[in-house]
Amino acid sequence: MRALGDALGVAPGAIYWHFSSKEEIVGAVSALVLSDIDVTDTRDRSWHGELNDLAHAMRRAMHRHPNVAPVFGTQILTSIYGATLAERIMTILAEAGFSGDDLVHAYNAFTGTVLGWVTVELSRSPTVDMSWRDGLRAALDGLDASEYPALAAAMPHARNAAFMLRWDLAEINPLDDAFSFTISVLLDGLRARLRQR
Amino acid sequence: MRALGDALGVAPGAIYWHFSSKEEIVGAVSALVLSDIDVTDTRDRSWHGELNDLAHAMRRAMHRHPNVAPVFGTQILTSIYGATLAERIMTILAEAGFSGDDLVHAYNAFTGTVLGWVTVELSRSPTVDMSWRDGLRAALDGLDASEYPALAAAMPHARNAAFMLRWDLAEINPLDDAFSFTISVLLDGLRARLRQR
DNA sequence: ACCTGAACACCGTTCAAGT
DNA sequence: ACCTGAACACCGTTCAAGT
Repeated sequence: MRALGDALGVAPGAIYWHFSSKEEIVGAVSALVLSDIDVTDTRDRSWHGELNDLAHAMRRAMHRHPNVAPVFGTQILTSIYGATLAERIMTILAEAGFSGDDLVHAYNAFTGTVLGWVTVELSRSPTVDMSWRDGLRAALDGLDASEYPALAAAMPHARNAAFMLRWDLAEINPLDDAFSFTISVLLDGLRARLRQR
Repeated sequence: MRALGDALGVAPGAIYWHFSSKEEIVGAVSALVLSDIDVTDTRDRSWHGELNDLAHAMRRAMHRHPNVAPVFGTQILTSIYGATLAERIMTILAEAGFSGDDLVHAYNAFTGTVLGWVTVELSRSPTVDMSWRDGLRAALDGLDASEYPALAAAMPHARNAAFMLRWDLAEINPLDDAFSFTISVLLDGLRARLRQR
């Protein structure tokens, strides 16, 4: 609040004439971030192709504003932009063939996975907090290969696919591949669910 | 810190003789929560059956301690308990047939989805924050069916499957079904990925 | 209508001083 | 070795008073 006041050349208390709480401001910022997601209708694409694009667009928006990312999910239906996004996702899933409870389940699976996965990803961002690195590196170095054989065997492959393991090797957007894999697996699962109906 | 000091019958500053920061305490608590997850080896089960049990066990642990849930992912490899869990997941996936980069990808997809989904779920828990409810209800009530037809059509089915929609109708553990669906879809996706190798 | 100035209650953290 | 007491810098927020 004080920093925001400074940036506006105004006393901290002055902000409370325009907004009633910090939470309200974060909500407003969140709506702005939501509005930054491209939800354009491209009906020539497959439904999983569209959802894939949407997932990546959501992730990009969250990466652009890592600080509001944690409240992203809470705010998704409280603004026109969020409702537009939700409507688009729901439409795509309905046209794909989902209906009834499964439609809502699919919606929740998609949004929950995208928002949640990226939230976890950003919560360990080096720009947010550097201190976990040393702790993790120490933990990995002290890891006994005879006691944790599967982890030890997986380590060499954790270079470009780092998440819970070895982020130290990838600096900028290190988790692009990991996210792409996750979304693609999720969409495969949804497709399988659609076939068995 | 002051509340913790009170609970221990001690001055706030006294805590800093035992821990160097609040963050360290949260990390220690996180390790305790991790230790509460059952990682027992049951080789008679299928790999997806085991991962499904593990996912639900992780979720239960997070629900038991909603306040440390957000740092859960960051702490997973910094304690023996976390490393044991990671080792177990990695072993199951390796035995299922994953190897190389895909093994790490699958690990990241699983842990990221479970931790992330539940983090989002808990971030909107009524016990944590009541205020979003009114805002959401107002947003839903003001939602024009002609402008958001897909959302409006899905609403009736959002009773027992509430997530981004209408939590107001389900109070205790309202998202059990939604989580089960998500994990089942994720595991279906991993199975499909395994077949096409 | 919009802002200032000053305060309030509350944080995590430090540190000399005690025992 | 372990704790107290008191302080420090910093939060979000309130509100009479100004213009």
